[in-house]
Amino acid sequence: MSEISKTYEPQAIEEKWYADWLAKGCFTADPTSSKPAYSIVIPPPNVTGVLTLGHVLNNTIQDILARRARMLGKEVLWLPGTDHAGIATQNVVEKSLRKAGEMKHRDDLGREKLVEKIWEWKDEYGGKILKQLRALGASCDWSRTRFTMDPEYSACVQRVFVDLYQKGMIYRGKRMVNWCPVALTALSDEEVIMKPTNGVLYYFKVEVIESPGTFLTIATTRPETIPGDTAIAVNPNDPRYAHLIGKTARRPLPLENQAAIPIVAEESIDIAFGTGVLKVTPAHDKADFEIGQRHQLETIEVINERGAMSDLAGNDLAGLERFEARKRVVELLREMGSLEKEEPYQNNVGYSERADAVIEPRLSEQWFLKYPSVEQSREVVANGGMKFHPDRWAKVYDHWLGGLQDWCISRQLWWGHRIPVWYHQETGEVYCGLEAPANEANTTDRSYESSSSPWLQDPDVLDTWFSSWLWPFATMGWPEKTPELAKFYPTTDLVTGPDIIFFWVARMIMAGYEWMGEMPFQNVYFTGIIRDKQGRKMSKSLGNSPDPLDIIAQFGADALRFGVMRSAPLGADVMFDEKNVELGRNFCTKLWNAARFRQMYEGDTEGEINPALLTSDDRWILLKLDAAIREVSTALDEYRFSDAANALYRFFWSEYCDWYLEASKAALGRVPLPTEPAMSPAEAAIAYPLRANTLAVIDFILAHTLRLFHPFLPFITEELWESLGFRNDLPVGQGGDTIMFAHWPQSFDDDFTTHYGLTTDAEKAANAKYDTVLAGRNLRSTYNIPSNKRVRFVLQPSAQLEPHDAEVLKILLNAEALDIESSYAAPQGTPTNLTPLGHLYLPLEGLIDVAAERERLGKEIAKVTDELTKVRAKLANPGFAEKVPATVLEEHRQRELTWQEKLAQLEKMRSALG
RNA sequence: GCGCGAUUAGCUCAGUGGUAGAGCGCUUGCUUCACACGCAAGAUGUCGCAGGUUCAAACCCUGCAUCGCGCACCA
Repeated sequence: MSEISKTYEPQAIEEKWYADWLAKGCFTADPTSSKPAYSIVIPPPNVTGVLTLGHVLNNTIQDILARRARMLGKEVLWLPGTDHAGIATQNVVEKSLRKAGEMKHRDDLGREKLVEKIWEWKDEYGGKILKQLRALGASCDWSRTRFTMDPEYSACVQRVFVDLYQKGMIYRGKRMVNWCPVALTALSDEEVIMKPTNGVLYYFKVEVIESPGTFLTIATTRPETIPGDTAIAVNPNDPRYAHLIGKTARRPLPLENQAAIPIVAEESIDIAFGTGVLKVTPAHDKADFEIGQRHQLETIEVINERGAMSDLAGNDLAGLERFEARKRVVELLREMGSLEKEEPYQNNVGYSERADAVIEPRLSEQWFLKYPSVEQSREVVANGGMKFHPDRWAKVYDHWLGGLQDWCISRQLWWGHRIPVWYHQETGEVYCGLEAPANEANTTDRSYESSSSPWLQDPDVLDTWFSSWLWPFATMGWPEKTPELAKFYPTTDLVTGPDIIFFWVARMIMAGYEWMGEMPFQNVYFTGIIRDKQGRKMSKSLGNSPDPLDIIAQFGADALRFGVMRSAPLGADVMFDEKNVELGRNFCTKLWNAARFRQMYEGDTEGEINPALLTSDDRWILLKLDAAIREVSTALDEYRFSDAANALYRFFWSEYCDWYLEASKAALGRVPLPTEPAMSPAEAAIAYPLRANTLAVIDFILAHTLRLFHPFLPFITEELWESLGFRNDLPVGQGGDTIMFAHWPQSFDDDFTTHYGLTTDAEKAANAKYDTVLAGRNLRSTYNIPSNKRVRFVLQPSAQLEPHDAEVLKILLNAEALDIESSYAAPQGTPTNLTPLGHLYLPLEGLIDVAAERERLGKEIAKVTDELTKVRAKLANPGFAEKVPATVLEEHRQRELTWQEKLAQLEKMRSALG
């Protein structure tokens, strides 16, 4: 035991204990342990990332799960790491290099040099976020930190690629892909964000060559692609145009090659949209590309990779940026008299996730993957073999898996896993393998084109997610059969945001089945999004995302954790308000002071609880503790973290501090002031016979409460655990003297309940007492008795009252005296309240305010009358008595009686006022 | 267009058929020997709207409205 300082100062405590836990190896997982396994892999943050409130939410949840699992006797692995995050990282480093004047464009450095620079950057600044997580208290096994470009991890990625290639699931082809003209790379469908965008629908006409004078009007949002049109499509069921199918029309722009383009039939054309006539640009639209395939249309690429018009667009447009070209085309159409009208139009336009540039559908040579193990992956979630929390995400997942398109996995970037494919410069042979072809010069991950070899490696890298999807097992030493995989795979829980359900979660499930033959995790918990208190998303540009480290510095990590968890219901968005953190801080202070209160009586007891000396207050709080243990355990089992936090908050603050500790002062007696002579333990035992037993109850409650709180508040609970001397009181795990391995509290068994007489009668007795206190306090405030003024109360008891209970009432009422007088004759007009223990009077000398008392009683009577009317109306309802269950009927009848009695009493009291 | 979620006190949210709740905020009183980051008392609601089921609806059903989020090749 050590003395608890007067004020709670989180910073020093937090640093001290985190270092202590690390020194003792508390976070290190032992794959050879005989304990049951609990494992969780962190969703690897971008290596460039810094801690945000989103991470705080996500990682606090993981830490709570991990810490509770340790207390439940599990061998816990929480595996941390970072993701190389291809585009994001390359962008960040390129930007900093440009800022530093080291290059203007990446071509200035060249591939090898730039990648080297990125590695340098990574080694120096990367993974900052992992250090920040320590400030939060995250109990990750740092000895197993992984990075998705570790050599072993990279080898896994290569292996998987080769495997899929050999299985025929990976192919290369020239397809329509989502092209980002800023990042200059292809993207997967998931990396495209559709945003409603205000545009214009342009109507222009073309003449049918075979029927001069007949015009077709076409509506389009993208007139700049007209030079790339190779057909016009109409619905064959459209009577307006069916007769024109097979004829030809001429593009309305001056082009060198102004060939006539055919009018083709397409069932997919919406007759009702626009004019029902579609211009077909197979090179620059996904749907048009498919139409082009069906009709063997030519593809003319009129927009280049940077989003500018190519030479094929004709002299008027070549070289213009695409949106400039759009304006120019509209001008040209207008000049030619082809433009019929323009109308404002809102449509969905795809933007690239990273660069926020308008995506250009573009034909290009890319690598594609047919997703593996799809059916199994779909099945396991559909039949509940893997659980999603909240489960509504299961539908979203299922829907996505039902409509899969092949995954474009190649990226035209330099930072990432190089595609393990080589092309022979002379023979055109394609080689895919783990090792470079025999006569290729030494190739390692960090060296690139070899000028002397006839083999050239594919220049592209793989989509970041093509490495992330292996995270649950590639981090544990796959493909070796490691002890880690044997012990900790499949992992127990995954905690992540629903925004990456397709990017990451679904793909990990597939990879798990494909290479491990098993699901990668048993449960997935989807967090919500952190928003500001106005409900807006946190964003840099809005400046509404506070730095969690600032918050920790101000309030402490425990306060932040508790504040966030208390307001994060299962899967719902979290409105972040610093008020919540303040509440967390206030709660920590409360906990701190409750422990200090215990220490005032230091040295008074080391004993067991003696059932013979228990008061109704003791029994009441033990019952409340039992209820809290059940509630918290169940809530955590069901991933209802905010419910668990709220239950604990309510128990400790309202039930333990506000009621029990206050009541316990009757049993504890007062501690001599520093100026008074100190009492010896023997003297104290005689003066306050219940003190030792009450302290034993307090210790019991605190020892349980600290453990229940530990997953939420790891630092303060560890500090108080030590200060209060609980460290050796309970069995500890192999982690040494720490609350981290103290066993998780169990709800009481029947023997315990019987031994200590924890009955509902005991609870009722305490409740009757507390209701009496409420009635007395109500009288005090009605008559404006300041709370520091000690007054005399008189109780006309309706039953025998224990002297100790009378003492408790006196203390809780801050009364000078509580006289128990069965035959008390109250002077007329004495304020009184009906309580479960009898009539409670507040005798006031010369202060009787009859009007005030009459008003109070009048209000009370109105309320009771209202309730009585309601319950009578129900009972009078025909059919109520017949149809309602017996217990409900009885309850209503009882209620009617109670209200009736109460009303009679109140009316008597009012008439007694005179 | 389809799907999902939300709608309860000024704010954030609990409450899945039987007497409407919490925290914050607000009002009032209080530095009473754990805590003013505190204690005590108090006020505050046509439970989004309209129907239906039921003895009984915040809760179940139907429709509508508003907000949010996904998905979708409407040019």
